[in-house]
Amino acid sequence: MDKREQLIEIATKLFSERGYENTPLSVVCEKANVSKGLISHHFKSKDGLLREIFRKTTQLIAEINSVDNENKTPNKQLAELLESFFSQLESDKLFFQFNMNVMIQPNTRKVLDDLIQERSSFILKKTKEIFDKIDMENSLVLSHMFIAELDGIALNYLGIYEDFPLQQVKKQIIKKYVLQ
Amino acid sequence: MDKREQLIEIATKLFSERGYENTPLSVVCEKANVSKGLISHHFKSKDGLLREIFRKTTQLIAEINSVDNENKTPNKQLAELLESFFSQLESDKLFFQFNMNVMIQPNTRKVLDDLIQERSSFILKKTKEIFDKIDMENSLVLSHMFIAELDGIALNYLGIYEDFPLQQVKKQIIKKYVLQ
Amino acid sequence: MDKREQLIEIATKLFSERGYENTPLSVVCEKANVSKGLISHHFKSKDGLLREIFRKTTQLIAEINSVDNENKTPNKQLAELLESFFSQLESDKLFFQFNMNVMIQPNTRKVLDDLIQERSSFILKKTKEIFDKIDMENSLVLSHMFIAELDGIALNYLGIYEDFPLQQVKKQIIKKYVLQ
Amino acid sequence: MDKREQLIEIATKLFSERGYENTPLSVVCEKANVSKGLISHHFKSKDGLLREIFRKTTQLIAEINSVDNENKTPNKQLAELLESFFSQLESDKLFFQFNMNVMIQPNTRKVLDDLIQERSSFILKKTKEIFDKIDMENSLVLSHMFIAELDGIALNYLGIYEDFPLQQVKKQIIKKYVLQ
DNA sequence: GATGAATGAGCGTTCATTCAT
DNA sequence: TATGAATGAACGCTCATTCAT
Repeated sequence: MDKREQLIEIATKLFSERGYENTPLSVVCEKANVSKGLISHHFKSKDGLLREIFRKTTQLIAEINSVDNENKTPNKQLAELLESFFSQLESDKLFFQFNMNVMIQPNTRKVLDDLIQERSSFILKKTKEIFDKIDMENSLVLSHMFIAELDGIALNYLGIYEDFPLQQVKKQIIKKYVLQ
Repeated sequence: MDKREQLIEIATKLFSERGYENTPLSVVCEKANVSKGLISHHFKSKDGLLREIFRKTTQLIAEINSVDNENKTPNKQLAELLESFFSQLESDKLFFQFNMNVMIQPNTRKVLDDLIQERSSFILKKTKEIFDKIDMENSLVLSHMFIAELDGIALNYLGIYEDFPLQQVKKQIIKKYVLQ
Repeated sequence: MDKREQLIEIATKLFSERGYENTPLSVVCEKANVSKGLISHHFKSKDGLLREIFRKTTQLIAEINSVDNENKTPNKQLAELLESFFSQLESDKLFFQFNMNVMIQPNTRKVLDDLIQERSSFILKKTKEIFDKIDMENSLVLSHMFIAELDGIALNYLGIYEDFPLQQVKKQIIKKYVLQ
Repeated sequence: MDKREQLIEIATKLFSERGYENTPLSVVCEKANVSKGLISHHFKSKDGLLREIFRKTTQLIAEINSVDNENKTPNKQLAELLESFFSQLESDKLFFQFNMNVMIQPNTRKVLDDLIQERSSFILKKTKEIFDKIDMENSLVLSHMFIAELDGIALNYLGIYEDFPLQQVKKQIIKKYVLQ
């Protein structure tokens, strides 16, 4: 397997599990069976590796959203989006947490600034496309509120309340946005 | 002035501005005009100082919530709560960010675990007391959703979208929860 | 109880258990229920405390040896001395180890130099008084060998061989020196 | 020259001269013309460096003892052993002292525990092989006493009596064990 | 005699990065 | 591509000691 890909894969896993700042490159290299110099070689620096991982994730998000939504009703689209969000939230807890982390932590935030702008703009745009069909006038604010609500749920579920009632919240959210 | 208090004050400010992990104790001590050893003396360690700050903040939150709410309608209570939330979100951006940070970052999260439990339980309980009056049956889920929504707004406003339409979102939230 | 005495007692115990260099004064003060400043007050410094402890021990050794030996045969004296040595070696392991420690460790050795000279001269003199009666000509060398042999046994028993056959060695030593 | 070897060499010298605990790594690195990080790189920690030094010394002892003793009489073997012991005791005073030190000091003792076991077992085994030929029945106790006696002589010569009559003691010991 | 807040030098360790091979 | 020895700045922490009360 390509050592570069191997490095990204292992690093993503480790950064998710232990946090970016708490994962020395020495550990990444050890687990990936790769020498220290190779990271400099491929990614220039630790921050470069982080940027590559973040970029790849954004690409993945974009690909998922590239499915043809033209012929679907906005309700159908929201339903699918929520379904995918909640299932990922449960299956990829650590990866979710990692992404939230690097966007908040001042250090990484600075490093990723342009990429965060890019990703969040994309998400906002895609969300707004749906809400445009529902309420053209307020679609921007509605989109922001929609995104914020999901982020807040992720935040509370992942980081704060151990007994967060995810299933019931999911039901309520679907009722609110899909079955309204 | 009491050097212990001075230390807490300066540290809170610096941790908020630069993040906990990015603020060496040497800087804190320098700005507080205090020797390095004094932190060990009063707080045992850097983590000890963090815990003290977090604890104090929880106390502050508790004090604010200790006002008598018995005779107010739930709508009135929610209105006041939202007003206070949004005004603080604007005035204490950095402090908000700091609190969100330490709860997500794996390192600090571990250090503060019990204190986070304590604070979030308190917030949930107080919120639920309001929603109990509105919808006894679903009050727990509603409270969780309410808290998550506000957290999500803070997260997006503080960390993600530079042009987050805070005022319009505030208007919508008040409409939803107070003027329904 | 006199706080000064209390301090000496606790410090002796702790230094024996953990070693002088590994025992911070903060721990001594805590266990002795005494403030930090008091050590400076009574003993000037940590080294001063150590010297006081060492001095007291030497005094104790002197007192034990002050019994009247005039009318005893050298064999009787050696028998008593060996009996007392081996029984103390078993009962006061840690205290033995502590004394050996501070005499070897370069740091403490320097601090205690004069006191060590004093004590070891005394021991040599007392031992030589016995051997003078046995072999006047070689008494100095014999005394040195006798002391060295006992020290070596202590060293190996206390610090090196977990299964040092102390009882059998004791038997051999008594056979050699007393029943010859 | 290999920096790793250079580091071990300088560290051994400095630890012997000043004691392990009194020798900061900063000094070792400075004298060895090497950066601080290199110790982490090669030995993981200061304790790791100590272990490496101790291990190397044990190896050296083993090599010295690997000469063929099959055809020698036990008396001849003891003679050689004593000769080598006393000459080393005089020439490598500091190194002897260092080894004794780290075995007694509680801190280093803990760090080296397994290595001390290993070395002392080896020494005991080799000594016992000699005494087996002299007095099969008591060889274990005799070996322990022999080792203890030499250790005690080293201890008193190196650390306690400035005017220890080493030459005369040596003569007596040889008389006792070789010319008996 | 007794306290404990305050000091500050010094230590071992971590870790991203560089560079010769 | 790939290695890993080597660097060096930075950090949190320890702890004997001082001094005002």
